[in-house]
Amino acid sequence: MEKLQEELIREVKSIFSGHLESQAFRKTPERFAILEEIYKRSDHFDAEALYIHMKNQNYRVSRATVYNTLELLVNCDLVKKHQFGKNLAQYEKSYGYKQHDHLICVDCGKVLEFCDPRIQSIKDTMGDLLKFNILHHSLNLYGHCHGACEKSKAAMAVK
Amino acid sequence: MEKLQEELIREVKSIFSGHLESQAFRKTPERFAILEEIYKRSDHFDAEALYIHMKNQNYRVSRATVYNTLELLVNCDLVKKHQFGKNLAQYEKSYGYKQHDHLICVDCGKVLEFCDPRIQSIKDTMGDLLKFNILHHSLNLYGHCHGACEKSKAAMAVK
DNA sequence: TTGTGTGCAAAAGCTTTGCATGTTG
DNA sequence: CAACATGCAAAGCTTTTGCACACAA
Repeated sequence: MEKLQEELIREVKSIFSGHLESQAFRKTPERFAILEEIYKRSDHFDAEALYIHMKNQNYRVSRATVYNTLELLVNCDLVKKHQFGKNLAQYEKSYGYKQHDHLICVDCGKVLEFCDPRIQSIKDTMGDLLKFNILHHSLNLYGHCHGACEKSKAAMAVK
Repeated sequence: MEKLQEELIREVKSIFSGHLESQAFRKTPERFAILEEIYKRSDHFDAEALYIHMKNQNYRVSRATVYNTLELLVNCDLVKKHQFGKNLAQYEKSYGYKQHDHLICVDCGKVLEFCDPRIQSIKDTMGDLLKFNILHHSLNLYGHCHGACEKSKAAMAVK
């Protein structure tokens, strides 16, 4: 597990490095540190949480750099950005993970992931039909997690 | 057309009225005025645009009331709230329209609507599989509108 | 050395809240 | 008349920007 994570981190750093080079962007230690922390972290996080996390690790970074780097990482597909219905962007690492969508509990905010091939067919059909060159999509399902959290228990009971 | 719109507005006001009553919320003129303006307007708008629109019609309303009323209308399914990738909630009237999803041009922000029955199957399958009681969903496809706008023309040319 | 990237703090943009006043039930 | 809704302005929160300094190329 340790080994695999280290290798993954080396791999994404090399991809990021190539991307920065190709765009003539500079390879700063902050950018690589942020990438590394993201790939050490668990699935979903927001910009502020990442900033606090970096601070706690005693990195000297600013919010500006966190936001700037997140945008670079989104652009080279190493990180995905989501909006789960609130006015707060959520991010997740995306390299090495297969495409997936999200199921969000409206009661406790828990996020589950799922894959369904039918979404690809929808994209193909609609891109074709409406003459769009589709780049990406976002599919979120919202509901109660079947009594797994307190609020959902209450909601299901009312039903 | 005129007739139909008037009838629609009467209908949604009656639904809203019933909803307010059932929750013991007050029937204020502001709430109905906001509902009416929304149903007279075109498809997608944000809270600020609606506020400005109300002001221009010489209504005396505040942003607080606009936001408050929008939330009430979302709760009784007369209005839908969307986040098209930016940190700005977009709203649209939803009564009498069949369920649809959105295709957004990443270049010009244009929004098209589409329907696809496969999304319902995905919801059914996943709700079942992951033990979620699914209430609603949001599916957005992002891409270039095939050269219909200036920026998309450029993007397609590069390709 | 040169100009891009950074940290810091202030500003901006959307949304919510507090308070005094007005109005519904 | 009592409680809730409103208007207004201020505060809150996430994200962006301006500026002087640092550092990658």
